[in-house]
Amino acid sequence: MELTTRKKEILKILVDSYIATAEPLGSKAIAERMAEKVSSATVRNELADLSEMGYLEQPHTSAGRIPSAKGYRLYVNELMERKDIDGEEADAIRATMQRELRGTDQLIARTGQMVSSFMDYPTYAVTDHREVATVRRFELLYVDALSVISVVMLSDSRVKSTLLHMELPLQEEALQSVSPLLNTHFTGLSQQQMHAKIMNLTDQVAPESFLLLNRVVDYAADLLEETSQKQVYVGGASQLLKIPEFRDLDKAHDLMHFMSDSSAQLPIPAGDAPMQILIGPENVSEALKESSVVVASYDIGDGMRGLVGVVGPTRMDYAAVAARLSFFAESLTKMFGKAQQLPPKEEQTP
Amino acid sequence: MELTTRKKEILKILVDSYIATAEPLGSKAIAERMAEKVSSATVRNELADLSEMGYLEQPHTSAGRIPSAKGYRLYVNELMERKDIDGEEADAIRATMQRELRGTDQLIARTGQMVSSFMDYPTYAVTDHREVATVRRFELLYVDALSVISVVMLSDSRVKSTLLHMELPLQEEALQSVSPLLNTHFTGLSQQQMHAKIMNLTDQVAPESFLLLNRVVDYAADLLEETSQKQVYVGGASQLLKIPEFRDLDKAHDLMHFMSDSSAQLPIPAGDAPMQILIGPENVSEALKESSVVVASYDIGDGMRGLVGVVGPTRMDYAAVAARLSFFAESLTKMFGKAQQLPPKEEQTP
DNA sequence: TTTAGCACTCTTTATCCCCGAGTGCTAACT
DNA sequence: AGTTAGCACTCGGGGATAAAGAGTGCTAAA
Repeated sequence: MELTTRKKEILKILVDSYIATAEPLGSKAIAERMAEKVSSATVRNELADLSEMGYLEQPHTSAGRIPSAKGYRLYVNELMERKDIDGEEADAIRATMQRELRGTDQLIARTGQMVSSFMDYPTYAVTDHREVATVRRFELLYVDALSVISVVMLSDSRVKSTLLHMELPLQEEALQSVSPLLNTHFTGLSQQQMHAKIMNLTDQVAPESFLLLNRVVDYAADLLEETSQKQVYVGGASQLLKIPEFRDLDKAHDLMHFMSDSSAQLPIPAGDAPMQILIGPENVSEALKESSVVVASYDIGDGMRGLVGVVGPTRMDYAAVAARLSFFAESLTKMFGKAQQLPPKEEQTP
Repeated sequence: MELTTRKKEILKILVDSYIATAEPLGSKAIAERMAEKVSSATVRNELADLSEMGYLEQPHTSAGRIPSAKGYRLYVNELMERKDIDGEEADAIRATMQRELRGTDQLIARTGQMVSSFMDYPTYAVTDHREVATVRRFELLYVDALSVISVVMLSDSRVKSTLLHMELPLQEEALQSVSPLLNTHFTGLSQQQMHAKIMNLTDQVAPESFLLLNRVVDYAADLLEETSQKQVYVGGASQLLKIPEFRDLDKAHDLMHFMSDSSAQLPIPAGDAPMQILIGPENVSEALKESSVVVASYDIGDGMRGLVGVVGPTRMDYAAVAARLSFFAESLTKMFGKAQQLPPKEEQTP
């Protein structure tokens, strides 16, 4: 059977309405909203066709139709009017970004929180490491005989540091000997390699230096471990409860639980796509089969990208969510680019 | 009217049962569970007295009684059997702690997550800074002409660092001049003081050095700002939906929203109390008036304490929650103590 | 002071029934 | 061949009514 323009028009009207109201729409109401004047009977025939083709579903015999996942997919791909975020909101978002994203730490959490505050749906933010980080450089700073500051610069340009406490007192000079050792033997290695290597050095170093060495390497290894796990932020979960689809407590609970406890399985855009929309059963995770996800990626620099996603009912307002999300992603890329690039080149993504 | 032993016994039976089942208990059922054999009519008389004294409430005329906030308070203070966490669970918790709490970063989030996984209720974790942090020491490390690592040690012994990008190229020697400047003029200051001071130095330093100086001070000021805000972790919110009291979507939504968005107002124990229980209307925040909170504090060292709290219905199992929470708090104090204390003194809180 | 008895209250649950929205089909119309 | 009008049918929602059950409060007797 063929998908005529009129069928598409009907589908669009139906999806638009269902997105707005969460109520099935009857043939009569559809007929009234159509450009060309037709009777409800005609619409009924078309609806029957659309159902047969799998674009629509019926909750029960005597209710109106609602879109199926396949219907939403068509809507998203072809029918939906691509919205742009309105100027006022864009300004508000930019302002918040300037204000919130200044610091250095917990960028993911703060990004997520901010995105969440601009969305009517639950939101998540994660990092996606394309390559495994290694240590690029070690530095040690003397504090007192029992404490040393260890500074570690990672291959992705992040710098981490901590205060280490020693059990045995150390000469300040010991640092001078341990530091080169670290930089020659322990840069560019994976966790496992680091742990393996330190075994070999046991007898080649003075005991109190070895202790320090060990401490620093442990710290660095922990860092790599920590870094390789993706950070996740989930926010706005309470919004779920305002959505009619999740009036069912069990559904709401399952989804919330999934988002906070299995957050590692939240979708990330395939390949390098800047944005992806996953509708209902297109999701891999069982818990998301009745929900949709819109997720966008932005560039953090240094081979890392960040992801922000929105979870909602299949009925969610894809156009609006996608518009906001891509605005966020673009702004974030711009912002991180600006902050981290050395030459002050403005507007790299105009 | 007097609060006889029998009245207390009845109250205890009632609260115990109500905590377990969330169902009001009738006079007949209570009579059956009492040590001394009495008739339901007697119990009814006692119940009437307890109601009059304000320890009980009646949802409606012909339902059983349920405890009032005052009733729970009496129960918590006098009647409740102080439980101890059982050995098996203690082992499980200790094991998880060893495993989860090794890293260095995001300790609060990880602590919260861990506590949450052992509780059947929503959980929060926050830091409580008793004093405002200042910078104790600055260090600069040369990377290349346009990048410098800035290391900042704070008065609470935390060490933070970042990579700074310069707009103007720098000699490695410039670091030698800026570093002492930082350490003499900018240690021990508040944010505002730092910003004020840098104004005064504008003309006293070479321009490219001033740029660096400015960058480092900005970074440090941001750090202080960041540090002074309390970090908050909220977890296990989805558990709320499994609790009969929160079957009401609006109630659940309000509480969840409060926990994640107004988390700064979550209770912390008054003074130095190691643990506090707040029952229903005893809570300051409006959103918590129908819930109870159990919160415990632990010592992180360096003038900071951490807090972990549990939010539940007024009907929550205070004995079990309190037992677990104080076990957590004690273990955490021990753990942070052990990790940070210089001499290997074991068991400082036996 | 305790207990048995009893009327009364109020919620919960089930059942029935009606209403309306919406469909699917047929037959007529263009 | 596509469109329309007409009509019987289906199904869920909402309201009313009724019966059941749990628990109380009060009275009067032990």
